[in-house]
Amino acid sequence: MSLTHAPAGAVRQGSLRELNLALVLGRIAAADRPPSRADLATATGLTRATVSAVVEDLLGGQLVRESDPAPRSGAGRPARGLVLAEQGPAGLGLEVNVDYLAVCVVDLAGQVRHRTVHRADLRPVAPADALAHLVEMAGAARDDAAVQGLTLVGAALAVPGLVDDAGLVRLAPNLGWSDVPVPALLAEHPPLIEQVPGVPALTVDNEANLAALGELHSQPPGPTSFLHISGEVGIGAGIVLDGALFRGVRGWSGEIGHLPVHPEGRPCRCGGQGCLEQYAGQEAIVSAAGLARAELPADTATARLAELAEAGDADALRALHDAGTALGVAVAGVVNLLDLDTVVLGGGYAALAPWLCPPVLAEIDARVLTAAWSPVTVRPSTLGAEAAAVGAAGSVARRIIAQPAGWLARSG
Amino acid sequence: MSLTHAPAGAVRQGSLRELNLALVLGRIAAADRPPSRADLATATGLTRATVSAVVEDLLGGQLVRESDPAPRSGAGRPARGLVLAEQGPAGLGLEVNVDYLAVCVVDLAGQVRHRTVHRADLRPVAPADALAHLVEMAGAARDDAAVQGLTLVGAALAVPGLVDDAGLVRLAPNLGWSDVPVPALLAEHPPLIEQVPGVPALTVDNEANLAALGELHSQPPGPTSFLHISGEVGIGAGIVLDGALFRGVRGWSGEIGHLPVHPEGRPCRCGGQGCLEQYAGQEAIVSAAGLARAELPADTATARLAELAEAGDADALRALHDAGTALGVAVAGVVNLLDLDTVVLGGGYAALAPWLCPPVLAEIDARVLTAAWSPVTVRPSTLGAEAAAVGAAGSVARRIIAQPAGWLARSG
DNA sequence: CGCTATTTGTTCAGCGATTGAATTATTTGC
DNA sequence: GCAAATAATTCAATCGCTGAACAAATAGCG
Repeated sequence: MSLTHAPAGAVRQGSLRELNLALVLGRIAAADRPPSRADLATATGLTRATVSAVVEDLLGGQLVRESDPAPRSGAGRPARGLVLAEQGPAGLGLEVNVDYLAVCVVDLAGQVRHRTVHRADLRPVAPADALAHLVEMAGAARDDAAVQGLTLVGAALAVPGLVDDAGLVRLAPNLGWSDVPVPALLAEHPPLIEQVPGVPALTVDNEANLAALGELHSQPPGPTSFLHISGEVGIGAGIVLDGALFRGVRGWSGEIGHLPVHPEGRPCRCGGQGCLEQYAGQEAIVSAAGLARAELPADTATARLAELAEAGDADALRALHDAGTALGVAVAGVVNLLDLDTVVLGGGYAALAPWLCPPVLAEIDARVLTAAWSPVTVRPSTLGAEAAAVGAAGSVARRIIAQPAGWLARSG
Repeated sequence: MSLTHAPAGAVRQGSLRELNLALVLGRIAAADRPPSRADLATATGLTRATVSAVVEDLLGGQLVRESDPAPRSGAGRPARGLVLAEQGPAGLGLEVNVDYLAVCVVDLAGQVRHRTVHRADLRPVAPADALAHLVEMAGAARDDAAVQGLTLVGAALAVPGLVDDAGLVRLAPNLGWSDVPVPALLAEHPPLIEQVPGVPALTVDNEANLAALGELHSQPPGPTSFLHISGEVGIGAGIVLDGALFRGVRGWSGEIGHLPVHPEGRPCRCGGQGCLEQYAGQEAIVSAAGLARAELPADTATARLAELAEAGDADALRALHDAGTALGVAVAGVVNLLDLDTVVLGGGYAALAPWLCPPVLAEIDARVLTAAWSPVTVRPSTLGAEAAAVGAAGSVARRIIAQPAGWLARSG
């Protein structure tokens, strides 16, 4: 479940090449314009000879393609630019959520090359049936990917709940799942992906974590440390530190929804009192705004709320302000604790950001000790709906970039 | 200010040896009994030939010493054990606090080989004078270390305040410091340490961070991820994740004292309201217990409080229970957010742990969603007073272990 | 049009570090 | 006293990076 790429173990002769493959490929991926071999040599500190050898491996492995270079003025032999290949390995992203199933394919460059969403209320559906439907969608995605010259090398599944290291979904309260052995259930279906050393065939993770990863890898590149908050029925946070998702000791980090904001306040289903979720969760906002929550799909309620706020409805505005203040109290605590300078509002919050950001910022300014020296940015997510599925697929693609040796070592 | 040791840049031929030196030395440091070369080979995955070569380098560089091996039953040539050298490089730890100056020397094995404490009220003393006194103490420490065969290779200074990347103390409220350029002030004195590539001559850091590092490297080895809370006049936290201190984007993480626990409660000097510090800071506890806080030295007040609680004083017990509850609310939030399974109470809290732990645990159990699946441990720090100074010196010693190549590349 | 300066990319001998097998060293058990 | 077992070292082979020389391709200039 972790995406580490530091050489923890023995460093053998071949590790050297593995590390430099990753180094060069990472540079190509991070560059905003196609770099030449010479650019890469100066950027990485390797010699041009080494870079040439490494690039040859990458070209042979369909990870990189030559392109028109960045135009340059002056004399000299023209460079050949290098970009990530549009054909080659790709990641499969899966998402089970309360009111939809989503599948997508993301290539090395982070482009979404395929996307399918099936809207339905998943709460009454048995986990095995939901996953079976997802596999069916994934099969079509695999075929579409193959037509585009893409090979699926791994899958990641986003779930709105707590997942352990083995991929067991311990608890997904809003989905009604509990102790669902996802890997075992998916193993019943024929495999869709090509096994690649170093890339797990399937990882299962919290949707908030994967949405945060999607934000991290979105274009254009943003900060490498931030807090991503997914405001749905529950409130989850993905913590990205130095370009890596922080998962906690058991992978259950990010339960920001149960940060106490009014310790003697409303009781929460978690057993505590005054949790953030009770004041800034979707249900809390909707009911505070006086909206009947008969309408099931969460995005409908959110859209309605945004409409009302746009129209200047006093109840809606007050509800959003109160929720933003509660959110701000929690976020201020997190920022004090972790010293982050960027907070991204995702999920249902993205559409409500215009009304949530001001009170959140006000609380941060009032409560964060270091805000005086350097400001904290609060902004909506750039990814749209199904951000977790895109992030899931992207996490697989990023793993290839972080560890290209495994892909290169496969059959071809 | 960071202690990263992943090969971020180019991996050249020599990096290979550097990495394996660190790998082998790290294993020797982590082992609980002196490992043989053969043990190291199986543990690291390197061949015995390589391990022998690496160990020869380490022996030649005074980083490692041969010793009696762990006893083994059965036939075969007896192994020769390897332990960290008692003579060789060592770290210098410095601490300026409200009511004392401390200096210590820690060797590679984490042993405190020298320790001096000077008790005095530092608040009326000018920063330059305080540092001058510290340098004087450090000079004596250096001489004592030299007699013991130790060479100081770096220094770390612990300060109760916010420090930026350049070592500028932005704000140390309880000390009355503000924008103190520590490196510049120390540069006026003759250098005490031997420059070693890769080891900064001086780092300045928050005392809570360094105390947490001290806890991390204390013997016997504890968990590699935990929250260390230093309860002094202010409340600081050091966050250790996977054996590394998390410093935040600007190095100002850990301001747990300003987590809101009663958002509409008492105003705090930070400008916010209801911060933890107002309910669980040393002054808050002492005054809630009805103790006149005329007595200056913080440890005296803490000791008196512990005495009273021991004797069953109702006011003291109530004050401690209330403080523990407030602390528990904040800690529960942190645990929910970061999914940590260990919380260490340090600084002034260590002595009060018997009364603080129960209410803290109660709040955690009530508020942490995942506590049902795996319990959270709350315990006092194993380090005594001046933990930050010991942690500071230890952080230098650990850096040698993480990057032995620099030391080996020096003159000798 | 041809020459030079300039930059890119490749080729190749040299070298450092790891490997794996063979060898030496040292003890226990029979 | 000898065989078995384990530890550690030696040494040729190999892998991958380096540095320098070389080939390729273009702009500028007379």
